Amino acid sequence: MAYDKQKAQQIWQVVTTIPEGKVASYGQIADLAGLPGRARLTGKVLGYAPSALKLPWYRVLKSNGQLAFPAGSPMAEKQKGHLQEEGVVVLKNRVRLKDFGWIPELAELLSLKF
DNA sequence: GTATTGACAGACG
DNA sequence: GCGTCTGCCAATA
Repeated sequence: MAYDKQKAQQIWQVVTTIPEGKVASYGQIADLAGLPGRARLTGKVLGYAPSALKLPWYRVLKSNGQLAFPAGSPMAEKQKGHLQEEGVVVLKNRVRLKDFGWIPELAELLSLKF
């Protein structure tokens, strides 16, 4: 394909690293995946991600903590459901990053083999 | 090879 | 907190 499959898998790896009850932004994922400034690529790659990977894409939000999908959309509702199921409070298609924002720890970074 | 689009981010008001 | 504009970069047409 036209995109680097290695990077894509790296992104998926990072997303998988997000702990339960926490959320991360696309930019954050892209940065940890070694793709600084390529937040949009993260979104595309997540779109390619097969459901077989059990990828917690619903833990990935915009930089301001808002869901990437419009409120009322099937995907948004599903995402909201999953988050609430894990203890993350979602109001008005938005999450309190102050409380649920994921702060990458050293252990997390090490698991990415940097 | 050029133009348009996008599961975004940051700055402004 | 919210809408708008600009910047970035890759995928698609």
